[in-house]
Amino acid sequence: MEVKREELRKGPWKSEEDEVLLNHVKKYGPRDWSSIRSKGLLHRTGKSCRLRWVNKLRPNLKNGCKFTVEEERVVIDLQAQFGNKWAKIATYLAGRTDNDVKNFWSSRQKRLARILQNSSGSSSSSSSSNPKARRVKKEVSVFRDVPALQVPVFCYSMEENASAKPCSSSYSQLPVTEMPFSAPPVVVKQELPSFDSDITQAMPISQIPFPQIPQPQPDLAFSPESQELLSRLDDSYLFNVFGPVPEIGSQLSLGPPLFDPVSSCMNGARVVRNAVTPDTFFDDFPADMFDNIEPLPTP
DNA sequence: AATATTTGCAACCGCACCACC
DNA sequence: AGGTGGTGCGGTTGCAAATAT
Repeated sequence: MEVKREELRKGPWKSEEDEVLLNHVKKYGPRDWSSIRSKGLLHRTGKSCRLRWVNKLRPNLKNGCKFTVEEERVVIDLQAQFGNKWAKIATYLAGRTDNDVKNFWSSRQKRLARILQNSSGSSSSSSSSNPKARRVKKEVSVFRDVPALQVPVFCYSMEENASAKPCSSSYSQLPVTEMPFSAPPVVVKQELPSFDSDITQAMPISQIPFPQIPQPQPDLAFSPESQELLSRLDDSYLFNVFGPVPEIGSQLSLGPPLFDPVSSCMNGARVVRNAVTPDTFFDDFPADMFDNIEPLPTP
């Protein structure tokens, strides 16, 4: 029994279709996706229905909400740990899907690849001369080799009301899907002893101390250009993207408020890009500064 | 203001795994 | 044991919006 091709709908979902899908889930739960089509409710494949539910219709999704700095850091850290296990990484991020994480990471890869490409000799040919440049698969492997500095391991929560949620060490090993909260805090397994759970319980997320990036040491041998850039950079952003430089100095200081989860989550609206974010931060790096950073061993 | 380029998102595809018969 | 259908996952692509020139 083959369904005629023309009966299969593809492409963007209409609101009526969403409604049908939601009704199905209400009745039967998020399963039996194929029966939606076999019952003639929708002319979509079961896979398509499942995907739509998982990525858009599921409750508590952060749709249209840009990744916060905290989330970015979680992704960067977990990607270093797990590799491209987007579904696994997504379980640590409340309201994020594997697709979200994948898209986020992909964007970063491409941006960095472009930066590296631009600064590695071919200053004349930026991707602007090639509209399809981001489709080139070669770019994919580049970011993998970008050093993920050893992120200090500690426990944090990025839930909007983080101050009310204890972030005990017993939860720190669990992805959010396994936590006993209805709206579980996002927690990342980290291991820096100096950030114990008492700290996170006692103060809101914005006041959790972060390691200060130490002054560059002469023997790090950054290029003059890199050093100049580094000197301009706000330490907190360097940390937010890469984590602290390992082993150099142990001084801790109160960082600036990292993010405002409410105002940074502009539902449905594209975020103005000229704000200083880790995105723009990456754009400021010369490629050669990465040459001086020790990559992590692959997990 | 118009055009070109870049970006982010949504959705599709192919493959792998699992349960059931 | 092998076939089949359902589901999940990672990679890829198309497109509209945002941004740059």
